[in-house]
Amino acid sequence: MAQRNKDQEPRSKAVTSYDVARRAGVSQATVSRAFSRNGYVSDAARQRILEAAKELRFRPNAIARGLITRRSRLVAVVMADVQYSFYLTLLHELHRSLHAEGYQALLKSMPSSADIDGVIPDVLSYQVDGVIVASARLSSRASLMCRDADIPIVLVNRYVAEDDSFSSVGSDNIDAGRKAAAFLLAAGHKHLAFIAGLADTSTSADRERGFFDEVSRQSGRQPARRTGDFTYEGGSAAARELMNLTPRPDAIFCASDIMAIGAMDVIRSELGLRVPEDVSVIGFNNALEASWTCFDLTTIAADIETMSWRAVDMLTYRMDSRAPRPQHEYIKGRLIVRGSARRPDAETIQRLGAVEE
Amino acid sequence: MAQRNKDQEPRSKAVTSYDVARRAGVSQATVSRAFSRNGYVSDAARQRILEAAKELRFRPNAIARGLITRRSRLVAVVMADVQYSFYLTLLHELHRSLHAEGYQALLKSMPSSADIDGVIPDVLSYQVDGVIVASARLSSRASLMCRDADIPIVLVNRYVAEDDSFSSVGSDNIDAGRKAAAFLLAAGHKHLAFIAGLADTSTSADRERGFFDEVSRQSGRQPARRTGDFTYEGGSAAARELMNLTPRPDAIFCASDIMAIGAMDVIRSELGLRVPEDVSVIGFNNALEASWTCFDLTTIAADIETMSWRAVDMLTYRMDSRAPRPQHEYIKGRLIVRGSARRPDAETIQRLGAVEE
DNA sequence: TTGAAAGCGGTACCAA
DNA sequence: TTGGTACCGCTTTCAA
Repeated sequence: MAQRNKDQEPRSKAVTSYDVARRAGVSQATVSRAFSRNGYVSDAARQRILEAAKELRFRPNAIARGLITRRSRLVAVVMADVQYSFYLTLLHELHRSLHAEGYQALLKSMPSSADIDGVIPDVLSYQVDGVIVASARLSSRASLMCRDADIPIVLVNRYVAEDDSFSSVGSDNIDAGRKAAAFLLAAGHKHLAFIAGLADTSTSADRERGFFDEVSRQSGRQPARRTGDFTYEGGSAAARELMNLTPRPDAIFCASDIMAIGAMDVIRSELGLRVPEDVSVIGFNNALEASWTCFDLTTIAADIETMSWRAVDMLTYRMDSRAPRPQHEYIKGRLIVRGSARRPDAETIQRLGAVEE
Repeated sequence: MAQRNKDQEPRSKAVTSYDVARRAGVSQATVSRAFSRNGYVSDAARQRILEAAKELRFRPNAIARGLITRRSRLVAVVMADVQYSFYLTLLHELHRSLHAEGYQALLKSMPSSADIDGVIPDVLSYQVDGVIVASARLSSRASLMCRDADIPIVLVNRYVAEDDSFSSVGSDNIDAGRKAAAFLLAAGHKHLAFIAGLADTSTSADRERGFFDEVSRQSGRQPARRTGDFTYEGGSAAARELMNLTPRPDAIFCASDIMAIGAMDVIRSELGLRVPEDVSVIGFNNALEASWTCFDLTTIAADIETMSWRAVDMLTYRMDSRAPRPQHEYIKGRLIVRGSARRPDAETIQRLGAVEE
């Protein structure tokens, strides 16, 4: 016999619908009908087929099905390889929602958001039915490739301001910024500051906008501002700079919990100040770490579960009907009151729909 | 025309190898040869084919290829839906290693480790070439199903003591436990304690074994011990109990960073003790959070990158040759010296191969 | 080196 | 309600 390329050695033959058909005494087509929901099958036949299938441990081959239906029921989930727990939660929730709709998640991570072009070829050759982009900017090249292939895209926790052609779902960041401002102002703070994430992300920009709008509306002033790149180190560095200003800020709203934690660590350990007595700190996301005693971080909880199912819902909708108009949804977050920010009166807390923990 | 079931509306026709063949003036078979590495194609033909493919934006359909080759080049990555950043890093690294070998990662997460049976059907019907199980125990039912289907499994960061039939790769937990013990004893601690993870995980059991062995070898005593379930809350509760003992432990080794952090938070905030002056704390994993100023946690770094590529390597090896004998690899971790544990003399630090940060 | 043709394991149309 | 049959897009003999 010809020697085999070990790289190509085929797997042992699997049970197919033909085997089931033979055993159940029906045609292969009938077996197919019994497993795909469409087409009529008599109860008697279905019974025998199911039984035979169970005996043979038959499972329809999703790959073969995908080939003929042109629907792989695979959805790519694209994510830059950030390490923060928030994104793991997002990943799990997206998986849950996809699974509930009968889709599989093909994970694509990449060194940085800039490398999204590199993952698209894989995504295309595996004939995914849709793409969910989380924590990455979409390059125009990448989006063009998907459009060519007629693959819908939904952005989660992110949207592209310049290009309106993708659906997106994220937190209501403007509302969140306003809430943070209202909370801090009601607690009597005078010198507010903001630590932004990456400059060109809508998530950060909108949190900033809501925050600044509300502050200037209520107090007529502008908060101080630094950029923290959504990282712990960035948050630390930004806080270091902000706390050197005169007047020194007495409250900081951070565009993410991780930056807030970085800021707190600098404020307390490096500058020897107290939180919230000297400075109040508010974060965003309600990441796992925010509830740890060491931080006890007041924050605005992103509703990851809702975001995930809305994203999947929008995606399946577009996959099914190819609705041409992109939608945008903004899920309101809830202010979680913990100990890192001075508390305003109970009435304000209630008005903001905040919950104490 | 018959009305269409909107659920089944097919995607617009994609570019196939036939289109490329026509344009390049060759047969479809030749196009196939040009894209799969096997078979001869003249340079001239290859040139024209590649050109035509580029013009038409042709990408081979991996689904169709998988159908005929019986190799989907899909690998399922199975994970319980824990939220700790460590597992996100692991996920990214596994993806990286898989991608480097030309495999796609099919993400399967589940509510808890116990639900692994539920994900196997998906995994089977998508004809994955292999399964990597991270952060989950493998049920015997699940493993049987995979064996029936002849799908190799590799466990990462976990192994099954009772059943030797799976390959696994993890940290060298015994070595890690010994290092932690040696470090703490050399620093002059007398009353050591251990916070275990889940009772039936090898990861925790081995860390415990190494730790206990070394402690009793050097001091003739047994450390105190509590279980923390690998969670922040579990670590907190365990520390609360341990610190009530007489004599009160003056050093705690925790089977994970997250439990160590939970323990530290209780020790400092609740009991008003100082770390490391009153109690030294050592964790395991070198999770992202361990380096934060607030914790500055001395820990043993799991080498996630090496674990990932070894896991993928073992998996591809078994997929290619179906080597029957399962292998087990234990990757040594490195002790990262930070501020949460009293430091022994420089010589000990060097002898343990520890690095200061 | 190339092309024709037979599948891979299903789905879906059509006629019975 | 069922069976026959033509694909889905690719890989892989086999002959030329």
